[in-house]
Amino acid sequence: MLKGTLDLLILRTIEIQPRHGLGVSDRIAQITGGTFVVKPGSLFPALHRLEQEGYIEGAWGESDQGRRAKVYRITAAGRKRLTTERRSWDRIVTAVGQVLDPA
Amino acid sequence: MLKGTLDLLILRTIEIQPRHGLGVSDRIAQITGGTFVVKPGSLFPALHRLEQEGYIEGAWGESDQGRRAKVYRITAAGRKRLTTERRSWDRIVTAVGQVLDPA
DNA sequence: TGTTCTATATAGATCACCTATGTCTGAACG
DNA sequence: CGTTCAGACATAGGTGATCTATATAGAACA
Repeated sequence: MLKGTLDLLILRTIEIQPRHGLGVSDRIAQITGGTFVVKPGSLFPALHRLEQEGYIEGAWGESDQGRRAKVYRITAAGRKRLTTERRSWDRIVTAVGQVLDPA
Repeated sequence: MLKGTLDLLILRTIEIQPRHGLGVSDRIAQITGGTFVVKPGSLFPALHRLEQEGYIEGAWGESDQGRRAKVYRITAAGRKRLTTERRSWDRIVTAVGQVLDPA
């Protein structure tokens, strides 16, 4: 996948609804129709980093299937970060568009 | 800048018009209003790689200021590559959009 | 009880990109 | 003429995010 977008995708996914780790990647794969597949080895380090930086919070709970799972939800700082990440993403999309199809 | 988009930007820039190395980065910086600034240390390795892979061709010529410069133009293979890169980019933008704003 | 599935976890490798620096050439200028 | 300066190209070395591969634990089930 595209480097630099993972935080954005994770933050937005758990902003919509708190989820456990693999639930986040399942949701991303599902909603993008398989375009983005975030594997555990990419997912968990990212979650740990985001938690350490205070953008998300994890607490042990249960998954949909009743299994023990760490459920993450977004923090106030995370919402703030998400806003700036979205802006940054929009800016990038615009800029690439300008190069691809100059006015 | 966003990793994975450099080839796309370079290929499209010299497809529109052949340019020498620094001319490419000048053009990208100018048209994106400074959002993307490709510095020589990123640019030249990318150009060499693209040339080695047959997507662009360089030939010694002159810059706008009459200096000795290596002018690159896109090859047939480069156009093909550009097409697939554009498709890939569109797909990514769509997928991120789906995560950010689910239907 | 041993196999499988869900779920979390981590080490190590990879690869693109960035920082910093170097080299070459020609022009301008004293 | 020598020196300096700027345009242009080049490369080494580092960084950081992501991927590959593997490991661990508990629950279910045969």
